Amino acid sequence: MPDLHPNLKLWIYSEGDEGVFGHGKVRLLEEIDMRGSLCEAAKALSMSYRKAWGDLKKAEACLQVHLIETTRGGQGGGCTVLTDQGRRLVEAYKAFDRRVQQSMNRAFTEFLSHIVQ
Amino acid sequence: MPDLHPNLKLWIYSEGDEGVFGHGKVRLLEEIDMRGSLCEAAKALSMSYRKAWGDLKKAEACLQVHLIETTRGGQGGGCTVLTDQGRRLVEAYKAFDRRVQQSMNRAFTEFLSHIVQ
DNA sequence: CTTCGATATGTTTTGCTGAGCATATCGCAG
DNA sequence: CTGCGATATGCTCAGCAAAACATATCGAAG
Repeated sequence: MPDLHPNLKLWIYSEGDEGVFGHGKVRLLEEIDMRGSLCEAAKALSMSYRKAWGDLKKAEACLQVHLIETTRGGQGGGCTVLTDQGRRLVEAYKAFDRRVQQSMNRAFTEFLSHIVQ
Repeated sequence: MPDLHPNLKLWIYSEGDEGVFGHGKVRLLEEIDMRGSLCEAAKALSMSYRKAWGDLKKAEACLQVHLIETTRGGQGGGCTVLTDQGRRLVEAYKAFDRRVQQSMNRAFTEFLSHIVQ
């Protein structure tokens, strides 16, 4: 038996599955917070600006929360920053994810002990 | 803020991500155990026989374990049954999944308490 | 030795998601 | 008032995974 690894994908949704909030959105929001630019954030995650922007739109519509605040034109062409709400959501999600991740690891060693012949 | 729900997808893999073992395979194996037929199991889960068979093949290759034992021809055309190893894996996985699911629910109420205003 | 129902597998079609392309808009700096 | 860089958004294209289709094979039973 080869060495096995557990894995999980976590997300949060509301009604009809549209505009899910999960690891991808959190990574994106973190990058935005770090760089102050959606364009730069998308580049950093090597995803298209088009998709990054669309994802955020859907997430905001789904959660009915303003995650980001954008400015067009001006010095540097514009910028995007996180709202307080957005920042709080990111932190809360990361803690949530960390907890579930840990419990998965514990449960997995349990799992392994049950399947060895 | 609309009412939110957490969700997770759990799986187990080995080397290079190929032939993952997760909820889908477990459901399939359960149906096989219940019905003694891959054909019937696939039908019950309304998936194509082609895919069901391919999934099991990949899972077995990945885990390097015989999950099923098949017979061709004979009365009824043939049959498929679980091996003991397969049955043990199903049980262990279900317990694993149940634990992680529960911990996710707990962590989620924690999450919600952090994001209210 | 033919029939039947299930296993076994290759091939083709399709449907969805993200990538890529094309523009439009905005507003400060020069 | 023009140029620049970022936001905003529609439209087409490509790639991949599942569905659908098409056969081949097997062996007990009749």
